[in-house]
Amino acid sequence: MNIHSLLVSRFKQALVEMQVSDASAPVTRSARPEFGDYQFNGAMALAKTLKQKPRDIAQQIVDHVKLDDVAEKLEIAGPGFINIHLNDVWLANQCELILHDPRMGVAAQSQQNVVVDYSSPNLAKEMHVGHLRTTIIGDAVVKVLEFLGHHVIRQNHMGDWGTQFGMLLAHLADKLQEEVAETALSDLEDFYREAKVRFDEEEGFADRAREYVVKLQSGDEQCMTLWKQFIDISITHSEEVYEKLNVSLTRDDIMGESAYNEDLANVVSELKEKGLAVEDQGAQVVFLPELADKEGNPAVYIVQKSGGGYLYATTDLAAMRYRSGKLNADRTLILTDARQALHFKQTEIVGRKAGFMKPEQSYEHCPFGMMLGSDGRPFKTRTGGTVKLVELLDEAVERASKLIAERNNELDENELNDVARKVGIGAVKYADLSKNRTTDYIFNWDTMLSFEGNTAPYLQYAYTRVKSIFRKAGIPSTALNGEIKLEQTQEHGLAVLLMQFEEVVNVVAKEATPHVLCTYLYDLASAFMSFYEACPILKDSVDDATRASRLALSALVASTLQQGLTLLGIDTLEKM
RNA sequence: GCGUCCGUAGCUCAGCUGGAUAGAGCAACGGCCUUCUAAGCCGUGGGUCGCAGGUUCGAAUCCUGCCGGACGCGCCA
Repeated sequence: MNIHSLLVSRFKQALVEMQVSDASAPVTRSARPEFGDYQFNGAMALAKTLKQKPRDIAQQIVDHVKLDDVAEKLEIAGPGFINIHLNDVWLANQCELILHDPRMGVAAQSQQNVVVDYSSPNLAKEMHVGHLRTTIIGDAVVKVLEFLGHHVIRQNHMGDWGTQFGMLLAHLADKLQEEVAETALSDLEDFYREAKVRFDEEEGFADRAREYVVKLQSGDEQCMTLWKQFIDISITHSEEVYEKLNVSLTRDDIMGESAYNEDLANVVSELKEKGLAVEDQGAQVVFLPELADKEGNPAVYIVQKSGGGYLYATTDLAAMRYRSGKLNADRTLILTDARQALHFKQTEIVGRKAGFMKPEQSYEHCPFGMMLGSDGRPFKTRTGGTVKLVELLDEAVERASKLIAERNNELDENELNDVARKVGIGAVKYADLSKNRTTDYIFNWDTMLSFEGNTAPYLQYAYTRVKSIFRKAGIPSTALNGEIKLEQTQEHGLAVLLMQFEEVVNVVAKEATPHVLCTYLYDLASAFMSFYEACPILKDSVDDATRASRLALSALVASTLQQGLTLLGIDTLEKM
């Protein structure tokens, strides 16, 4: 049940009856409890067109709108707000309806093919903290879309091609004289650094590196074997991170830059045929008058270098065409940092002009800011390097483990390790997921690894509290058939929140903003904590009907938290 | 120079398709564990929403101009 949609449609109906059907029906959640659960704010705007006092209009709307089943009372307040107090019996019934529904009452949507391009690490290097956003947000968006019934195609657009590989393969060829590839490539950062030093300083090495680039692009067999070894080992490193992160990407989702290599010449020749690409200063470029500056100089989009080489623009156009045609994507979501915003805007313009995607297919770049240090400058470790993702995750688990040990819990060692992993990884993921700033964000070990307040452990803790109640009660939550009654304000608040899960999930799917779900789950967990303090459940003084009702509410909280956390890629636990 | 994004409490961030007294967490201070897990709950203090105009019954939210920051703008990705 989507309360918001229900209210909007009821108000629209009332407006039709009043013959102002062209008016919108602005319904929002109320900011304060005394203003009810929702409010209708349309009366003031109608005052001018109807030439009546807003409070009079509000009164007419209240007279016309049919909400007897849903609302306890409607109040006109202030200049003409209509405050809607939802009916506790109706709310309770709605909760009962979804008590045993694994989907929490969320309706499946008309299925779309959605391509989500995310993670996309550069295989020349190790994954670092900067890859967290695209990987984590992308995976959450993917899970939300799938939950809503869409057909999601993950695309890991890995950086597995380009001139840098010449240098790396030349270095690898030398290293293989003495050791196996796995050993040589055990630390990609070190390997890259070594190769770079040789490239800059060693006589003749740079030339060999360039030769390797040519050989790689011409498909030279030996060179391809080296490349495949490198790529394979690097992918294994990424998979190690994905596994620790509990990210759903697999080898089958990899569609690296190299996969489009053979199509690049076609892309350019088609652009030329269509009169879009023209030669300029030896390169093939597309001029974009729609992005011209004030003097009327069009923006320039290079699709082929003067030397004949291709660029990421060419690759992205090939990818666009593949996704539109072969994958039949209704939507394409691309999660990269905000610096690439112009590039993707241009790519869309060029691709649409070239007919590389159908007009009804969407192309959505979902940008996010870069990570900065506490000094506001690009993030680095004390020694000037980047923080490897694996190290961050290991530290998170270690810190969680220490915290749990301090609490002197009766968990055995296996349980402790499991809890430490879920809490530590959850905290790191949540710290990133809960922010949606398109601006840069500050990386901080302590906030990233915090276990207090608005964090994943708080949500996990709320979940374990419910689980603990059911353990003590000695009944499984699936055995509940009790009626729900809402008497305390905490119970009412909880019920309203529980009914809002659907609208929240829909926003996340539409906007690719998992932080909206984080905020919701935090509100839900907070409301549960207040309920937990105020409304005893298992105490002897509580009568059976109240106990059954509160158990049912608690069970709904648990399943909503679990479903929500699962969508975010965060594990729940029975005890912590 | 042009363009994009941004500026909200000491810190980190919500809120932005205009709505009532701008919210959280952390930090600070004060309460609450013989009673369902204190990773918690309840409370206090803390704000010219960068500045100035404009539109509006109503602006953190929309528009314009400044100030400040990040990023991008033809052969890296």
